[in-house]
Amino acid sequence: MAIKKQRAARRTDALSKERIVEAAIEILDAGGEGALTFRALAAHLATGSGAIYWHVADKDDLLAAATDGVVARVVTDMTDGARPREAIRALALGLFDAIDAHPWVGTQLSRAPWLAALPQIFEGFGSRLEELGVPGSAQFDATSTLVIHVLGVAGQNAANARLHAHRTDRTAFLGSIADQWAQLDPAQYPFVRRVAAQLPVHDDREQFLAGIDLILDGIAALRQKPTPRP
Amino acid sequence: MAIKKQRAARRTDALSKERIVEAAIEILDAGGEGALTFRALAAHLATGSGAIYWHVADKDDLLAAATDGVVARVVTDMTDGARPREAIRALALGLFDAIDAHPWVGTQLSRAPWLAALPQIFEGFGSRLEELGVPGSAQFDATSTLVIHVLGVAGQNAANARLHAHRTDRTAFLGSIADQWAQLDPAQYPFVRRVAAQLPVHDDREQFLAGIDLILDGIAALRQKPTPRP
DNA sequence: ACCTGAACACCGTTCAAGT
DNA sequence: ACCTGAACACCGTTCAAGT
Repeated sequence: MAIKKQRAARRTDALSKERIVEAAIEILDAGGEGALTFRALAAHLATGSGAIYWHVADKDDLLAAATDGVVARVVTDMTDGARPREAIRALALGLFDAIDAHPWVGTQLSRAPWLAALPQIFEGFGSRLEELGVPGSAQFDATSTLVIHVLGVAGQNAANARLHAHRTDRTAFLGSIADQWAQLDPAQYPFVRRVAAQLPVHDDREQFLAGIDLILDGIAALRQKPTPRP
Repeated sequence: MAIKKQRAARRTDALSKERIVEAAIEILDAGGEGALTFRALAAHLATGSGAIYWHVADKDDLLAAATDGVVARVVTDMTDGARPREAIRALALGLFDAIDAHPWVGTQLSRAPWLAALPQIFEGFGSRLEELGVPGSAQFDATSTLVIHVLGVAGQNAANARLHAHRTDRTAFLGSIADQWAQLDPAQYPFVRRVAAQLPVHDDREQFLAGIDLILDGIAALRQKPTPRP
């Protein structure tokens, strides 16, 4: 008997960039960065891989749109009205938590600098520094230091998530690195050896926040001496 | 006439991980991250792509080794004996300059956290904080904040370098982003609009150092209040 | 032990052909 | 205008076969 090759039935709901990005986020959350391929995305959307290119320029465009979506949600959800220092800490923690929940966002933020998401983050930090009384000449550098801290931690966390994908539990994994650090040459690495024990037990989120506080303290010190060090 | 397929002559000098990494660095410096393929590397070394796998586990292993090589050179070259704050600034700048010269190192550092290079960087910053009189309980967080700043800027610079690969000159490129920022909604983005003008003219290296100074100032403030904020 | 290079399994992206 | 899916040009990685 003859087997007729059936063409796949055309979907009734039209494709759109919005639906494509939504599906991409689902795939990224479920399977990590490696799971997002145009073939997987096309299958998920019951279409051909070429159809996606009608709505999206390329993979970078797709990842940028997905990242912007997640970041926009965090920034928009920020409750206004808190005192500036608290608002800055809350925004930083909101971004940290979003990146923790979607590690692929961390990868994107740390490797795509001029993302549409960036002005939102910049504004969130910068406008609060203004309220804190940071002199105008120092605002750009101070804001960028806060942003860099968020993006830097984002990249490291995403990389850690990639390593953890293979089921190793976090404490055991950090423990094995701590062991390596503890075995380094005492003459060359006294500090690293001393700090190794803290590695498996430290809290990433608290350490991230400690960094934000350190930077904010440095910014506070700035108000006393308007002239930068030579 | 019959054309005999000549097998490529076997090289006289043996392959080694060292020679492979050296060649990889040459290719990365010359052509950027996209230029390093096992085929290109095999051609450069006049061998088969499979031969490389005898000495190197996979591409990640290769990139890690290349990155460690560059970082080790910076850390080793650091002149000792300067006052701790100056030593920290010098190490930070040394790393910045190395990443600036080899943007692919920035990509690696920002996406591969537990690189062999990391203990060297940690030790460089951490041991100096000890000399600065930072209390032991705060040393881990303070060191990691400095390291994150270096890695964060590394990632952003590498990403910028990827965008610049296509010949656009830096000021023009940043100018076009500044234009976009300047056109954002004044009600939602007052700070970003104000800061846009500084974007094309600012110096990345100085801004990086301003961030290091901010963190160091925050660390200095730490000595006065040993108990962390609740 | 080390090297060769074809083969495999996968990508992102393009494009003629369909509706 | 939008979609289909095969085809193209690449990858990293493996492996039988050579020396």
